Amino acid sequence: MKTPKEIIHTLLVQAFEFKNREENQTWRPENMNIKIMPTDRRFGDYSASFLKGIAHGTETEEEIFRGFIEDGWNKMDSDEKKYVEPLSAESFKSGFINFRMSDRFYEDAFKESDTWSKGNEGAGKTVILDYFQLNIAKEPHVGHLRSAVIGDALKRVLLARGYRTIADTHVGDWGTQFGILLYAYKKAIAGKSKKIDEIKDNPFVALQELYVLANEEEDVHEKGKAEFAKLEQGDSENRAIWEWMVDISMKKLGDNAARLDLLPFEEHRGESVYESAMPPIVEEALRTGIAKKTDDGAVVVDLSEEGLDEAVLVKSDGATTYLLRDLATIKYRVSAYHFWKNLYVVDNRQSHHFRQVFRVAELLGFEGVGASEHIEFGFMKLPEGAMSTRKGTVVLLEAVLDEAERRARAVIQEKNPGLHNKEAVARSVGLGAIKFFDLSHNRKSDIVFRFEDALSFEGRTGPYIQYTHARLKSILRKSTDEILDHFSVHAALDTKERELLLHSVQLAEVLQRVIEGWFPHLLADYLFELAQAANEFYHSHPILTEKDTEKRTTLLMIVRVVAKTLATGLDLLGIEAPDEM
RNA sequence: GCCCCUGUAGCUUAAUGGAUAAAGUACUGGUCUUCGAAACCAGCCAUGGGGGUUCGAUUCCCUCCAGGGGCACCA
Repeated sequence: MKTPKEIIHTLLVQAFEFKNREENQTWRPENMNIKIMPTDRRFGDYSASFLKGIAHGTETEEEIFRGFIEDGWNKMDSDEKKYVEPLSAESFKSGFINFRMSDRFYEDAFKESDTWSKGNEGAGKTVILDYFQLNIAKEPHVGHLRSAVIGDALKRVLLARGYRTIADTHVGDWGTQFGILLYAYKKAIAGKSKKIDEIKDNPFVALQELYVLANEEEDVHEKGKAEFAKLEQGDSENRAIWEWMVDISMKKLGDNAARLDLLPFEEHRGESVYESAMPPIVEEALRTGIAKKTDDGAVVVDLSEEGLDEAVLVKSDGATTYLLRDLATIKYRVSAYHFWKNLYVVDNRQSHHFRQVFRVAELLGFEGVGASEHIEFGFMKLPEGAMSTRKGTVVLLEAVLDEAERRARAVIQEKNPGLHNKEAVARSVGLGAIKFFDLSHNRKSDIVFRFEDALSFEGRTGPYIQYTHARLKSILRKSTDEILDHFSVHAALDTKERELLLHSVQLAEVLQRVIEGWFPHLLADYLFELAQAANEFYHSHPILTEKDTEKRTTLLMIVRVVAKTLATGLDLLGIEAPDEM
């Protein structure tokens, strides 16, 4: 089923063409920037303002509008006219043509109860999504949440619209930072300050401790670089330690992804897998003169004239950089997937890095560079400032999830102690609160993480939407009426009812907008507003006690459609919608 | 110094170049013998300053101010 916007657009173009034919005019609809928008409900459902400002000669805008509707739209023959009607000529004076969707439209749109969010504009297009990138030997903290939930929500929305998606964690398992960790680990073992078993019992805490300790040494950077260079050259001791660290880290990543209920990743290609792909890129860059070798042996691309400074591909000690690994990654992805888009869901502190990567890739003539994009987001900070591993001011992701569940459990105990599957619901609601909190913010702004905001269950929150859904499901459960699968309108609709149907049907349009700008918060916003409208609706409309059978049937159908929309929308954000809570 | 992002109600946020800028929270009142009060209703409060483009600017451009981030042979 087409969206209202698509239907109105088609009809407008047809009306233009009809009027052109009838009156030998030469207006060209494709040049008129036809823009159709949902509008304030006092005007109608949708408005179009594309004719604004075209008054010329003796005709006023109002006359042109009137002529367009009366001589074009009204006289032409089109099957889709049954779905939408232009509203009274009053609106022409204000410069808009307003439209209202018909009951027939809703009946056809909701005919198949779960397909109206689905689309196929993504058919044949592959999108690579790079998110939830963790670093080796570090536990995920709340800062990692944003990348995970934004990436996961985008993946879900893309799938709903027919795209093929490849999710990759692109694990940070290579680089100097890792060398520092190796240095710290080996020093502790050699100096007997820690035993191997002691480290292995609680590896993340122990490694963190050693890492912080090592960073107090002045020349730790040099030592780390040396250890990393050894690793890169295949030193067997370093290799073995590295493999162990990668192993426990991947397991930790899997645990966290499972707890966050993320869709499965197609790939976990760590940066280390690009080892052999890097030398040819360096050779090519040097051969073509794009990169230069400095006196001390480093390989750099000078982008300073473009305000992007120097991009280092190889360091003077021969070790590769993150930037070079990202170049190799793009190359791999192009050849493996011929992607339509290659998206990096990474915080905005790395925008300079990605600008360098994309620019160098462009200079090297890589394919698919224009389709690579940094989906940047503001980073999460605590009320007292940025989180820092070194300062120990880090809130671990698992701790937040635990706390969320604990709070949800307490609320259930207070409000619905008889609930049968309390644990599962506490998990859904706690996770729903956190995810929604994150996803409801425009990804570009920074987020201040406060437990009382992030784990709130009241107002503009995930649990509010889940609660609304549960209430609607509860009404459906209690109804003794038989509700037909086929959505149909049996009784005249009032304003509130119409508004709910319109709101529900707009899910598809919202998903398209989410993809246009890579903005999942638009979906979060949309769901909250729909839940709000649904709450007002069932508070003001007695449904089960409605005497008129036809009316009651219609109300129940609306309830079912809205409940389904809420559940579908939440699912696309990666949030569960329990039937009871 | 150069580059990027962000400035909207006390606080946290929304708004696709469109009509009277939308919510939540906080605060003040009201609604549970009526489909579940994690709810609903009412009240209160806002586009950082100045220019420009446009029929129309929170949105685009310029400038100033404020905040954050980056400008590592870290990732």
